[in-house]
Parts: sequence; structure tokens; C-alpha cells
Amino acid sequence: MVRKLEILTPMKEEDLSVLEQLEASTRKVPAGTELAVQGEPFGAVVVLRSGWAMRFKTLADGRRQITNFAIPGDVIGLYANMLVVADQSATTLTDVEIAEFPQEMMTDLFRDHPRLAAAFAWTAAREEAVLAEKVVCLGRRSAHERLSHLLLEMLRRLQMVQLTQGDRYVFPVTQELIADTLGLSAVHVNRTLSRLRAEGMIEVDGPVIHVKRVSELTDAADFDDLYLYSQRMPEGMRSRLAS
Amino acid sequence: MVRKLEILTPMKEEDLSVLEQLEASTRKVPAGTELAVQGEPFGAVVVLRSGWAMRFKTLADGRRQITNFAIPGDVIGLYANMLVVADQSATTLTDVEIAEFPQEMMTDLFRDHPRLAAAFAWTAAREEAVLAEKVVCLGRRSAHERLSHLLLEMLRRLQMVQLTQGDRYVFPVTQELIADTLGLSAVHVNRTLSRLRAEGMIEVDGPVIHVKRVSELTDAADFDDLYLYSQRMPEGMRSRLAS
DNA sequence: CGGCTACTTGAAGGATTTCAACGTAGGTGG
DNA sequence: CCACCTACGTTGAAATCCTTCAAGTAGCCG
Repeated sequence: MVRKLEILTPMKEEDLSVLEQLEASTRKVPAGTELAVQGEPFGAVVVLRSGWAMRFKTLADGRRQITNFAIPGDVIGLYANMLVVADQSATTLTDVEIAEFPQEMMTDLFRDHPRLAAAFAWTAAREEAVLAEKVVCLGRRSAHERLSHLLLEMLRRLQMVQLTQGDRYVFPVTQELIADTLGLSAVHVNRTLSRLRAEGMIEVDGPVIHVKRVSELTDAADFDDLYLYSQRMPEGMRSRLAS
Repeated sequence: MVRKLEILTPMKEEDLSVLEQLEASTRKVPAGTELAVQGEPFGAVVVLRSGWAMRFKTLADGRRQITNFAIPGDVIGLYANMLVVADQSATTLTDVEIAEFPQEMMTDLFRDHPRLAAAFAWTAAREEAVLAEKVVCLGRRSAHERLSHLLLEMLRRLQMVQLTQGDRYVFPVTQELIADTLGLSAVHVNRTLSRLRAEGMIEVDGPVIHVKRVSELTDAADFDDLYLYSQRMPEGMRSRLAS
């Protein structure tokens, strides 16, 4: 996480040490643990150090919609923690290592460490952009496009944290979970995956996804990683923060 | 906007005067004006004083997905302005009055007015919650549920800024725009609206929506306004900010 | 009045869901 | 060590929701 933030904004010694402190105490948690429950107060802000988690909302009748997968380096509900009760649930998908800090620390951050607060705000902006892209996917893309888009998004995000080998990555997610991510049925996800395999776009070996034709798939999904913004802040903002 | 923020966090004289300054210079802009264009740098942060606007993303082949409607008091792309280029476009739907401030002012805010920065962060958290709810709508709700949900969401949001008369409000949006919001075709939106009318849930008179059976519609849509959070910050955070 | 835009309605087609059955692998207990 | 169980993946067939195409109406503005 520290690495990710450093690219964005100029940091001072002082900020870095605060960050280190935030991430100091990690603990291990098994797969299937609830990190947050929709409608209940938040415990703490969670930073994922290793492993996978997901955030989701459920409807009264049990339908479920996954809003995001969290991978190492992600903060789970960075800003959502400012709400009185959680608007979403979060569960670990694999065994994970997490670091936690109390939500009040966010407030202290605003008061005492404006550069860090701005860096977190930048992160929140990116989270919002990712959500907006999901809205577009679900609203206006076909099943084939949605699945292609998801596989490419995960590839890019995992590349950013060096968790890929070539265009291969471990995706520890069942087809039913993919269905709940893409707003489809598990059956249709299965068929669409088969089609992507038949088209030679991907290869699947257990939980390992190998994207064989990145550029063709990028075209097919109209995938544009602009929204993942690995970029910096605008210069004007950087320089003002530095002072 | 000032009223909305005041509920959230304790403000001091100093903060309020900054806010007033931000909103000082308003200007009028006609319907159909582009406030931001996807892929181009942002101009300024825009606060909507009166009228309606929308934010949307377009795909390469022209498909469009509206991500949100902006109503008076809303800030358009509060945090999106921290990105180098806009991830979404924004256009006015009616004649509007807007106040603008340069994006660098956001950075100054973090440095010099932590309470305001925290209040804005809270607003961003709420925006994120709204987006997440849209993901659920598009992924897991039927056309009938989506439309019901949208009509109720607009009712609640407009109530918050006193722009309703009873359960009636002006919704200056064509059926085609509703379609682009809900991920449906305009034809199907028309049929679904007819059905809601036939069921006695709503009455439509030109741009005026009258929700006749709020509670029935709320049930039918599984609408829960939790995510609109008219609530305050958690007490722990409030008190820390006050000091 | 003509032309535009928005709304409406019918009919056919398609994408996706649902239901159902079967195969496989991993884990558990007898 | 094998039988059983469960979770996940796969495939076929029928049903459904929604889209597309097409045509027609109504209101508004120059």
C-alpha cells in the first residue's frame, strides 16, 4: 500500500512513519471470514496484505451482487468506514493477512497529516472510478464483454502489485461468484467462459487464468484501463501539497 | 450544499466563511452544456445551485450509461477532479446555476481546513455508496425493480433538498435517458412505466412524477434508503474533528 | 403547416435464465 | 481404504425477459 501511495503524492519522513505504524500489526485470518456486515457498524479499517476478499451487497430475498474484489494492497472500504453502518458486507475468499486501524484514525489523519489524507482521497477517487466502470459494464455490456472486461481488469490490477506471471494469474473465485459479480447466472458464466476458451482468448487451468490474446480481448471488451489510473495527481495539486 | 455539510460535521466560523467563498460566484449555464468530457482534463469543481445535470460514460460504439443525476446541492465529480483526466462526462439537462472553484483549492482544503476536507470525504463516501447501490440495481434487479428504485431514490434525494410537493416531483428526463440510466432500452422503459401506472403505483403528467403508493413501491423495489445516509458521522469521528 | 422529438404499441427475435441431469474432485467418516 | 457427501463445473432444453424493428400518434416550435 505504501508503495502505491508514494507514486501519487510527495511524502515526508513523518508521513511515511505514520503509514508504517498503520500497517505495523498484521494478523492472519482464514478464508470465509466476515470482515464487515451490511447494516452493522464497522469495526476497523482493513488493509489487505495478502490473499483475496470481496465486497458485496445482498437483497432481502438473498440475491447477491459483488461490487469488488480486494487484492493485496487494497484498503477495504476506505471511505465507507466514515458511514455510521456498513452499506456493504466484506468476506475473505482465501486465507489472508490483514492490518487494521481504528476508524477514528482517519479523522486524526485529516487533522494532522493532510498529505496522507489527500493521498487517501486520491485512492477513494480511483475506487469511485472503478465502481463507475462497473456500472457501465452491468448496464451496457453483453455477457461476453463483461467477462472479458473482468478478466482484463483483474490482470491489470494484479500486474500493478506484481502478482502475475506473464499474462497468467490465480483467480480464486468460483463461477458462481463471477456470476454474482457480472449480474449473470452461473450457468451463463460457464457457457461464456467456454466460448472465450473456444475463441482461443484464454486458457483456464483450475484457478489459473491465462489471457492468451490480450489485445484481441481488449478490443472485444472495449477495455480501457484509463479508469484504473495508475497515474499521479495533477501537477498543480502535487506541488501545492508539497509545501 | 452548506446546509448538507453542516449536519455532518462540526463547523467553525472559519470553515463556513471558506465555504461561502467557494460558492460565492455563481453563473448561469443553459441546458445541454458540457461540464466535463470523458478523457479530457477537468476544468473546475462544479457545485450545482439549481437545475439538473447528469454524469455518464460512453463506449466506443456510442452506447451510453448514465451513472448519476445531479440535483441542486450536489457537487459534480467532487473527487473525480483529483484524477488527471475525467473518467466520465457531465452535461446539464436543464438551465442551471453553478458555482465553480479551481481543483487546486481541494488541495488547499486538505492542508488548511481539515474539518472541511473531512466533510467532503464524508460526501465522497456517500457518493460511493450511491454508486454501489446502482451496481446492485443493474446487476441483480429486474426492469420493474430498477425503475421503481430510481423513482424512489429521486423522490428521497429531492425531499432532502425540499424540491418535492408531497410525493410529487419534476423529473426533467426523457425515457431514453431513463433507459441509459437503468441499462434498458427506451421501449422497455416505456412499457415498464405503463405497468407502474396500471398498477396504480405512480402517476405521470409530463415531467411530473407522482408516487402514489410509496410503501408498496418501496417493497416492490426492495428499496432501502440506508445508502443515501442522511445521517451524521459516527460520534467518535465527530468529536475528534471538533478538537 | 411541416418537421422535429418524445412517447406509444405490436410483433418477432435474441440473449440470458431456469430447470434438470450428470460428471468430477476433494474431504470425511466408517 | 473405500463409500459417501458436498461443492463445483458442464451440458441440454424450455421458458422468460428484454431488445430490436417498425409503424403510428401527439405535442411543440419555427
